[in-house]
Amino acid sequence: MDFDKINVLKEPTIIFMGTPDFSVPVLEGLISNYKVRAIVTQPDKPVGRKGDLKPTPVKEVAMKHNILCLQPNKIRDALQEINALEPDLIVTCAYGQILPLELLLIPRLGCVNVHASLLPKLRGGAPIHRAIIEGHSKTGITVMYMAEAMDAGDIISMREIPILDDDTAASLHDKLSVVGRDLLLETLPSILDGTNGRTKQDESLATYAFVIKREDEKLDFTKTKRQIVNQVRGLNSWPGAYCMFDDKPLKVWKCRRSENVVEGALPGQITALYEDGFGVKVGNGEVVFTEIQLAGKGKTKATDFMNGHKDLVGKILK
RNA sequence: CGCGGGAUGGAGCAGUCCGGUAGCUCGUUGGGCUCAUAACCCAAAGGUCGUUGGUUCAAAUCCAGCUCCCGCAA
Repeated sequence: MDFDKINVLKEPTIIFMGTPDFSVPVLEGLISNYKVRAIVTQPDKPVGRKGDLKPTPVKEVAMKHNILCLQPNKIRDALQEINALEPDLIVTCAYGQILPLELLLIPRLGCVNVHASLLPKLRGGAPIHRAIIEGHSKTGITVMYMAEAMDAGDIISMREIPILDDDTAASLHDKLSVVGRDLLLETLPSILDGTNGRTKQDESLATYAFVIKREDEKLDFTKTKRQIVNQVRGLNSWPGAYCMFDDKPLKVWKCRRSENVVEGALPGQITALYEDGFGVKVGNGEVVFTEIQLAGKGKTKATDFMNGHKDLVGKILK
């Protein structure tokens, strides 16, 4: 009874740290249930060809709710300010910088992170993309305490969701950010009253999901049908898998596996035209590109592309 | 002023270098063929060639400015 009283009288001081769209549902869930004292996000960065400064999605939420918003270039620059706010708890979700130990030690109840994988699998910055690219059949959300090493802290709670055949990085992203919100809100009461569980990660099972680099986006047509399809959907809708068509980058937004047996074609060679797109020879057969984008142009259905480009069959994509 | 591509009937493209009133594949509409068809045949509709100005007898095409879209890079 006494504890209930204390909880009512003393609202916890919570600071949220996050940056991209993925963090937004988590943050909004937090705001609608707790008082968020301050938000920390990455500085506004030049976006697009014009280099306009654009606030991060998390900052836009902060402004909408009139919540104090800090944007240090380096998180160490904000340590004093954060310390002065005397937070009881820091919640992070895709903030984008490694938090130093000095920061982790500030809040009384510690720092908890919402991470989009089933830890210790897929630690790092691109767990959603990598889960699909690597062909996993399930993934999920882990709420955990933060440690100095990346995504290596003790696990508080975890929720699993299946990866469906038609999931893309975008669809999985949207699902997981909602799961992240829900799991955080369900877990938070126990964290605040100290009754939560706490399980160490098994380091021997750890894998890493490093941030996507340009080379990860390039299609290698010697790979298998399944690998190609997973790479394409794992990079949709950002940043997209690509190959070269007449020395121009050609992004592949959607493709499917084909059951056709292709004899004699080179990897990357366009094999045939179909109702929904064109076939491309890959390591163990053929995939059909159904939605593509040529550099300088917009996304188009492969069938439209076929209407405007003659003599596709026999061309080689690299 | 980071580099580059693009804007042509509803869609995707050609034509632009070498100015002379617009073409291809598809879609749409009507008709035909067929047991039948998203297949085939015939026909039709539909475009101020992004915008403004300039050069010219004549501009989609040459020149200058502007708007919008996109690929890289950050």
